[in-house]
Amino acid sequence: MSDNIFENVKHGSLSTQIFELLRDRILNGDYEDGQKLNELALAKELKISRTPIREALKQLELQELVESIPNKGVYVKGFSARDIDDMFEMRISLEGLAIELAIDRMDDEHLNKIKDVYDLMEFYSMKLDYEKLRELNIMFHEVIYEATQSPYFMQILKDIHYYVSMTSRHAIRQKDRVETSLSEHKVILDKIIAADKEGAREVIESHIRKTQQFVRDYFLAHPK
Amino acid sequence: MSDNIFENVKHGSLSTQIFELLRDRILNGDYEDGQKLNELALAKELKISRTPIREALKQLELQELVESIPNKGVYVKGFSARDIDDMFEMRISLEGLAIELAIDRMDDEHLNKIKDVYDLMEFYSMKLDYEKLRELNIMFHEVIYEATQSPYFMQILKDIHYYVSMTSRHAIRQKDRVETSLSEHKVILDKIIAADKEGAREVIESHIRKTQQFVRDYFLAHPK
DNA sequence: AAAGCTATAATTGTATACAATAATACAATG
DNA sequence: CATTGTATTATTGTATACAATTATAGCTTT
Repeated sequence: MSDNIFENVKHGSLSTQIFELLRDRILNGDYEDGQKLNELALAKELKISRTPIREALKQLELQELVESIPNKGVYVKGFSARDIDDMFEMRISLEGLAIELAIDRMDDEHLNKIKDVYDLMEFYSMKLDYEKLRELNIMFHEVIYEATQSPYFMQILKDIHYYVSMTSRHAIRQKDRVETSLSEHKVILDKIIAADKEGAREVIESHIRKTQQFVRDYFLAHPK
Repeated sequence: MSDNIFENVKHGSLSTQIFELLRDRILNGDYEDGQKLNELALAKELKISRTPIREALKQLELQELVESIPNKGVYVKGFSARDIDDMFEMRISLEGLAIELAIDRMDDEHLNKIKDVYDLMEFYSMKLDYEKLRELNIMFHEVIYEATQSPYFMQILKDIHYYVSMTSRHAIRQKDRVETSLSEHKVILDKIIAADKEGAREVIESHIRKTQQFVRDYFLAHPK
């Protein structure tokens, strides 16, 4: 079976791969806040030329992950706990809207996909496989984004969700959160299946708020 | 006086200029939907090399303005009226949140800036200078975005606002809309000055909804 | 004449070379 | 000793060269 749900490995061009690599490094906190990213050093480290590096850096700049000072260089922009909290607020606003649009516009393919993802969530929740669950959580919400069929909406929500997912990954690794999160996704799925827009908005907003609170508590207990 | 409010001409690197040029061309409808953007052709037209072109195209790809097919080329992605309408919905969701954050976090500099912008709006409304008003409208809302002091929030709202502003610019060019728009901005400004968060959210959402309706009507009357 | 193969051209992807700007080190001057 | 100016080096910005992939045209075959 080659169309495994996790098999998302179609590497694009080099610059795209580099973009994703550097993005994940930044979100992971591998670089210091304000650290300069030297093009030649990166090129040598990754054993490629500067061209794809530069293209990737240009993209990171647009995502606000680095700051570029002309003729000087690009510098990584760090995250504050408030930045992450703000992103949760954006998600609450946007996903409530997204799920209503999604219910209006989704087709059977989307519906089957989100059901499959949920089934896997049940499985990996039992196994407490946090990394798989993080990936599945991203997939679950991305199906909703894609069902809106609005390219900008999709892209923006994907980015925001990916950011918060990566930056708060350690906050979520608790058994009881896994269980409540699973049941929350079940409720969301049921509302989608019932095509209950108002209900879906309510439960997805509440779900994100709970996650937000969890992350808040974590950052309060683990100040940097 | 060199710090003119419109004097925003600090051209960045070539690739940044090219990015902005191509973005505006696409938003303006200068290219056909699906048209291929040939790197060499663009380089020759703009009398530069392919390198800055490619860097700009990579950025456009991230903004969903073009689609890149590996080893084949990049193709412009057109807009539908629904896409634009969806962007208005996103603005309504996000700006309501943004203005509340902005009121909490804004300083005197932001406040003075938005007052100055409003004063100019009054002036150019009398003169019915649509292009200046479009620029001032962008500035007015961008002050709010900047006052949130949340980098992602700022960037996302700037992009969305710029998109809708550019793609619906012809829909707004009517004398009575200029007058009502001005008074709506006055109300928003007053709520900001009064630090009335709930009130501000209400009036800014209503303001965007009115603009949205105006654009809807226009696209209904002028189907492509 | 239609379908398929092959050679050629065109285009994208990557690497390197050159140009312009900024950072550094060090000497000269007060 | 501090400061300023200058030469050198390092780094970014842009252009060009080369490699890999895709599109095109013409020929062959049936």
